[in-house]
Parts: sequence; structure tokens; C-alpha cells
Amino acid sequence: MALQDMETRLPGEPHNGRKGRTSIQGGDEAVDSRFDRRLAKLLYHAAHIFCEKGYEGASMRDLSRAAGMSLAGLYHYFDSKEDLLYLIQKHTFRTIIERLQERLKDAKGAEQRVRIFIENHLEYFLANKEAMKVLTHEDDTLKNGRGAEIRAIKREYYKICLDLLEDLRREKGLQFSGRLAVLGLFGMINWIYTWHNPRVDLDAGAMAEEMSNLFLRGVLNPGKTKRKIAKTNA
Amino acid sequence: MALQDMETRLPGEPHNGRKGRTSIQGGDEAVDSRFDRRLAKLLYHAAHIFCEKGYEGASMRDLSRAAGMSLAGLYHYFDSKEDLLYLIQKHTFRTIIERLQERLKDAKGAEQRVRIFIENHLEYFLANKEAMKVLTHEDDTLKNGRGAEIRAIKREYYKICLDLLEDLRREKGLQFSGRLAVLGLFGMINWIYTWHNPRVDLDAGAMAEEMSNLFLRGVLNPGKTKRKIAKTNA
DNA sequence: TAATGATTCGAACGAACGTTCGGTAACCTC
DNA sequence: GAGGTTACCGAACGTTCGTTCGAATCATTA
Repeated sequence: MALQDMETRLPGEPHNGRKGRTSIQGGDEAVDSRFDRRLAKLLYHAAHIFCEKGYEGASMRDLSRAAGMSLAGLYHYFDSKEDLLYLIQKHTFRTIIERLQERLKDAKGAEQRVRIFIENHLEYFLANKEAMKVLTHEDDTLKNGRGAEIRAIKREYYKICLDLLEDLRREKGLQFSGRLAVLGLFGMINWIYTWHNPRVDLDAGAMAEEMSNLFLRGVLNPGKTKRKIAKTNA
Repeated sequence: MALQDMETRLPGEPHNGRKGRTSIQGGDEAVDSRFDRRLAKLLYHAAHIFCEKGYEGASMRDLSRAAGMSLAGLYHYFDSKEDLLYLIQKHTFRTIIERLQERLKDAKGAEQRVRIFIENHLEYFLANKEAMKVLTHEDDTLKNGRGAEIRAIKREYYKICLDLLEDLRREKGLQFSGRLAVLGLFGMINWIYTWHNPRVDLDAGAMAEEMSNLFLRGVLNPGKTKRKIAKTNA
């Protein structure tokens, strides 16, 4: 799901005194109001610009230019530049988790579930490169309340992955540090935004398979390479 | 080697009309001039601030405060804020490559050499966290000439790693994509700056061993997990 | 000691920043 | 078509930005 198709803003936190969702009645599928659809387009353009110039380096004037809207007009849709980043990150994170949980529902076997985690991550990552780079690169840009909220979602995602890996460890009777495995895996799959080139590299599915193999072989195989008992080492 | 101990500025590109190294004669070990030592301290403080706030988010006034020098006084030592980032990145990159080549000199066996690569990277990374985060995080911040130069060094480092892995592949008669292996490995070891906590995590040496094991088992073990011929998969 | 260059500074420059305000146009409801 | 809300904009606000300039201080050497 791209940022353009974003769901409506939750009514919990009204914006500028504006109540949450609007235009409920009337048309058949009028779940998203005009407001919500326009906001989603703005978030999409904002993700593009934050991706290109970084959050600090991008200006609201850049966004106004890209979105074809006046500088002042932007503030009808969100409170501040910080709010903008927050909305992008929250939506992106929530969507990738939601999709993951959907896919994990009917998956059996720890190894298979880890594979699904990687595949889901890479598929969404490569299909939404810009928003995912903003999520990944502007990792600790947000401060205070908004920052804490994003960090909580991040911990939730981390925890899902950790649980999957510990299930795998239990199921196969292995020994490895869950924390190190999770973070090593995250490194592999998050680093992609720095190098992936669709004209050179595999597509998401193939990439997920390769990375899954690389990672799972590393985790699954016995630790016979311990230096002290190795005989082939100098 | 930390940024404070940085070598003298190369004479090739004088600064503000200033010639390169000075104060050659006189004292015994006067390799670094006063200028060079002061510049190195400034780069150290700058790395700290760029690390904390990001390049765009950090201001020259922040640096002037941290370094205890007036805003105008800073410009005696470098041309611009961009030059500052360039000097940090170049020195950090050159140093890590230099150290690597030193260590690779007396290393035999492809596997052992890959282990040395990882160990060197992690040791330097964790001993110089701030400069390495600036190198890693502000990856494509520099543009034009300075950016091209840093990118060239990066390619050089990448190439060293790729060659090591392809030696390994040849020596062990394996089959894997060098590009994917290099970038997967870089992901694992560069991602560290986002999570490593010295009070919780292993030190550099132990971390290098764990990551080497994880990565090497993943690369070395046969690809029996191919889905099409696997029998245990659904 | 005079002279020379290295080093540092206060003050200011113009530009760009995020945000706000008052007003206008468009839209929807009655 | 009147009235009220929503959407949008031009212009400006006050602040901060990177950088520069001329002068003052310091160290070194002639």
C-alpha cells in the first residue's frame, strides 16, 4: 500500500481543530474524504523530498513546489514539518507490520515464518523505497512524544522478529544470540536502500530468497568454526 | 587512529592560500604543525556534532560552541562546512583502509582474510563510533567533486571486500553472488551504529567473531535450501 | 625592536528557514 | 442564493543559517 492510498487520520487527534474523518454520508465508497486523499498525496511528495535531501535538508518550500501548492496552503493539512515526518513514518511502519501479520497467519514452521518475515520486509521495502528510506534513515530524527511513539512501533517490529528467531532456535535446538541475529538480519535487509538498483539487482522475491538462504544457513548450521577447536586454522 | 591524531593536510590542495605542512624544521618530532593539531581537534568536535544532529541539522555555531572558538575563527582551518564533512569522511575512510591493508599483509587463507576484514571493520567502527556514523549516515550528502572523491574511496573499499570474497569462493569451490554477499555483509557490519550499546553488547573482537561465523556459515554451506529441490518445505 | 605572518574575534551580510495571519475563492447545505 | 465551512494563497514575521570582512592579538624571526 503506497502513501497515496493511506487510510484516514484517526479521530483521536484532530488537526488544527479540525474533526477527524469527514464526508461519511453520500457516495458509496466515501471512506476517505477529499481531505484525506489530498493529505496522502502530500505525504507521498514529502517522502520523495525527504528521501532525496534528508529531513533537515528538505525545506517546506521544496515540498510546496513539488506538490504544486502554496507554502501556506500546506499547513492546512498538518501541524508542522515534524508532524509530516511523523505521519510518514507511522503509516509506513504500521502498514508493513499489518501486512506481515496478515501473511504470518497461515504459515507453519519456524523457518518458513522467518522466510515470510524477510520476504515481506523486502517486498514492501523495494515497492516503497522512498518512504522506507525515510523511515530507516531518519531513524532518530523525531524527538519527544512523536519520537517515542515511532520508537515503540519499532520495538514492536523488532520483537516480532526476535520471537520468530527464538521459535526457530527452539524448534531446531540451536544456540545463538537472538539479539545479534535479529540485528544482523535487520542490517542486511535495511541496508538495501543504500545500494539496490532495479536495473542490476534481483527483484524483491528473488532477493528475499537469497538473503533468507544466506541468513538461515548462517544461523542453522552448527558452530563448528570456533577457532579454538578448529584444526585447519593457522 | 582517532581524528585528533590525524596526519597533516596534503600539500596538494592548499587552504585559503595557505601552504600545506609547516614547521618542519626545529623540534624533533614536529611532523604535525600547530595548525594540523588544531584542525584535527576541530574535526573531532565536528564529527561529534554531525553524529548527534546530522550534517544538515548541525550548525557552525554548534561547532564553535563545542570547540570553544569563535564562529569566524573556525574558517581559518577549513573552507566551508562541506569541506569539514569531506575532511572527516576522507580521513576516516583512508585510515580504515590503511589499517586493513596492514593487517592483510601477513594473513593466509581466504577465510582467514575475510575474518580479518570483518574484525578490522568492527574494531575501527566501535573505537571511532562517531566518525564512522558520520561516514556511514552522511553517505550521499557530499556532491560534486568532494562527493565523487569519497565515492571513489568507497568503491575501493568495496572492491577489496569483493576480491576477498571471490577468493574465498574460488578456494572453496562455492557458488554465490559476490555483489549480494558483499552488500549483505556491509549491511550487517555498518548497521551496528544504530544499535550497539557497549553496556549490553559484546566488544569488537567478540562481535567480529560472531558476525564472521554468522556470515561465513551462510556463505560456506551448500545451498541445499533451494526450494525447488527441498523436500521438507511445504 | 621592528616587521611579518599566523591566529582569533566581533559584527555584520544576505539568504533561507518554519510558521502565521488575514483575506479570498470554492464548495456544500438549506 | 444566502450562510457557513473548507481549501487555499500572498505576504510577511522573527529566527537561524553559512560565510565574510576588517581589525586586533599572538608568536616568530630578522
